[in-house]
Amino acid sequence: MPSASCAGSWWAATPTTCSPASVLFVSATPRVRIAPSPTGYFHVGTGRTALFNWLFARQTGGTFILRIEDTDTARNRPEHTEGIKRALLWLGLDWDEGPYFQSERADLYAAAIDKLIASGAVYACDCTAEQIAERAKERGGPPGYDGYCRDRGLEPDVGRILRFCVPKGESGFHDLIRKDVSKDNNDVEDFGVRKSNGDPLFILANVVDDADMAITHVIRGADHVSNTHKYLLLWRALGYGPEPIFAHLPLINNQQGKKLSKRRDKVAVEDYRDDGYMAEALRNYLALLGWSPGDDREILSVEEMIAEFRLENVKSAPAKFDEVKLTSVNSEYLRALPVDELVSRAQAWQLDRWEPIAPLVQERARTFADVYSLTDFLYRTEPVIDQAEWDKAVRKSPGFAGILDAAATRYATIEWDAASIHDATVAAGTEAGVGQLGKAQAPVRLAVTGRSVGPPLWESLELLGRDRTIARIHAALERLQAGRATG
RNA sequence: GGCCCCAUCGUCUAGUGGCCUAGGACACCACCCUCUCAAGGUGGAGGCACGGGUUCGAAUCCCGUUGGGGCUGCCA
Repeated sequence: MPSASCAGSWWAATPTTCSPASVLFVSATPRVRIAPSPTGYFHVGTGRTALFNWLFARQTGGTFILRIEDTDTARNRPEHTEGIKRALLWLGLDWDEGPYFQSERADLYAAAIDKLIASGAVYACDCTAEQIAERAKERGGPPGYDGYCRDRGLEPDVGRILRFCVPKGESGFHDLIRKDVSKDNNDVEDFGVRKSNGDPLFILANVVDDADMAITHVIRGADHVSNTHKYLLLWRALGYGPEPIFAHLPLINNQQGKKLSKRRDKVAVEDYRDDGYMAEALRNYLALLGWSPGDDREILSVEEMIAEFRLENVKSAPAKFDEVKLTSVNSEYLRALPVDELVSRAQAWQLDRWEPIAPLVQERARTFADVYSLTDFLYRTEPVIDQAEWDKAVRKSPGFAGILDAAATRYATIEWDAASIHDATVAAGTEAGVGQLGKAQAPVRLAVTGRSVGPPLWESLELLGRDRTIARIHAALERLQAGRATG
């Protein structure tokens, strides 16, 4: 690890451990921020971090700031910012300031870097990644930068990365959630603050912005805890006053306990939206990942969350994202919707003519996508019949053909309403020697809707219409004939 | 490998030394209700990772072990 000294000695008069006084510093009006980078999708973990920041701001009368961390010009895509805003708004999280763009604040970072250069807190380095790795290999130690250029006195020109000269000491800090996090500076390598192309690196821009925006509470994912040591080192070197209070949220993992990754997991907020989940439900589910109101409530209104949320009550252990549980929360929200609102909100799933049975569907759907699959028999010209399901039903129902035949005949002459359809089906079952209504309706349901489960049949058939119902029964009868002929 | 962190049913969690023979929710199983499926109701199975301490008393405090995760980029 670095043992040489740097040119400057900025840290000599600077406390190198987190003083208790700074922890006690509390601004009258908290200022928090969500600082996503424009990656092209909005991670659910970022969504939860945004939610917790927002809850905290709304509860304390503080300010919630949106800042786009797009210092990596090579990857930055303006259109990605729109996705971030859309996802945030969809979740009901409105910001009070911003969006600010780091790409538009280059002067600020340049000034901070000049200050660091002047005080000797940083130095230029021209080592390549290969050289750094080679030296690490030679000395047999851990990978990472070794402070090789500390005393080479290289000019801080463009073309050379600028590294922070990490002083001796400790850079532990107090965290609202994780309590005391310790770290010896010997274990912090001389990290870069400015790329060789002149662009600031994330950690520099992050610190400068938090200071400039007077952020009082840094609430972010636990994957940033090790950045916090560097953050504090930079903060002090830059001479910024009272340090912000930190709260590192436990990570959200996948079912295997690994970090949620775009490659193998469903991580984008917009994916859940597109799959028919309600924003309120996802927000509620996310709120309960790592936090709990302290009692048995699982469904909380946003007002309750704002009133009762406490950073101090957030757990420090990571949680696994469970879509099954999310689905359950979603179904509760979906069922609680006024029917007309359900109808209008499910519209995006290309539903049509289903309003009359909406209340019956609502009780069975868990997502908007479910609403579609439960009513698709109405929109399709022919029901989609699963062959395996069909074979199984035919095998298990001896009176299959008889019931369909009798039902078609009776349906042709009755009044076309749910009650009459019920009576006719009972009669058809009796005629075919099947006394139980549950068994009698099964062949009809499969023939007409293509499924063995679904909303109540009588109302469904009434809505489908007499002609289409009978036509489908006839088609099923033919299918049965064909099956006998070949099978 | 190094550093940091974490650890209650399968999962999310309540629990902050006695109220715990550990509570709730999801999922699962059984039964009831019932035109299928849901919804609802009733019941069931299922957990304090392990080992040492401290204490009259430990899921709760301490240490170790094991397991898991994060970081270790001229990404953020």
